[in-house]
Amino acid sequence: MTKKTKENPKKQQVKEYTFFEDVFAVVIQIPKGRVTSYGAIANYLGTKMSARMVGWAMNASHSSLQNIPAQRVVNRNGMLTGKNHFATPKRMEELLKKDGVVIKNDTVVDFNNLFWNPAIEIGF
DNA sequence: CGTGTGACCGGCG
DNA sequence: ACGCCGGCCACAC
Repeated sequence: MTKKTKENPKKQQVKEYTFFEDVFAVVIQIPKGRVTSYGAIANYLGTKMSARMVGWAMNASHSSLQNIPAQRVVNRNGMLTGKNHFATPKRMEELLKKDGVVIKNDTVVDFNNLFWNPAIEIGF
C-alpha cells in the first residue's frame, strides 16, 4: 500500500488520492473470520477523526476492479450499518456468515474478540 | 461557489 | 443508559 495520505496540508495536486487504495488495501488484508471498524482503519491511515471517509471510500468499493470484502468492515458497535449499501441487505450478513462470523440482529457476535486492528496486525 | 450529506466517532448533558 | 451535537473530508447538487 502507499502510505502517503497523512501529509496533505494544502490539498496540493496530489489528485491521485491514495485514500481509496489505502482503505482497500487494508480491507483486503482483513483475515477471513475477522472484522474491523471504520474508525480502526481511519486510525491506521492517520485520520482517525475522519472515519466517515472510510465509509465513503467503501461506498466506492463497488467501483474497484478488485473484490473488496466490505462486509468485514462494521462500525464501532459491530453493527452492520452498511448492509443497505450492498446488492441486498442480506448479502453482507450472508458473506460474513460464510466467513464463519456469527451475526445476530445485524450485529457481529463476539465482535470484541473477532476485532482485527490493522494498526497492530499490519504494523505489528 | 455555498450548502447539505454520509456504510462514523467521541464527548457531554 | 440514552440521545444530541460537533467535527472531519470529499462529493453531489
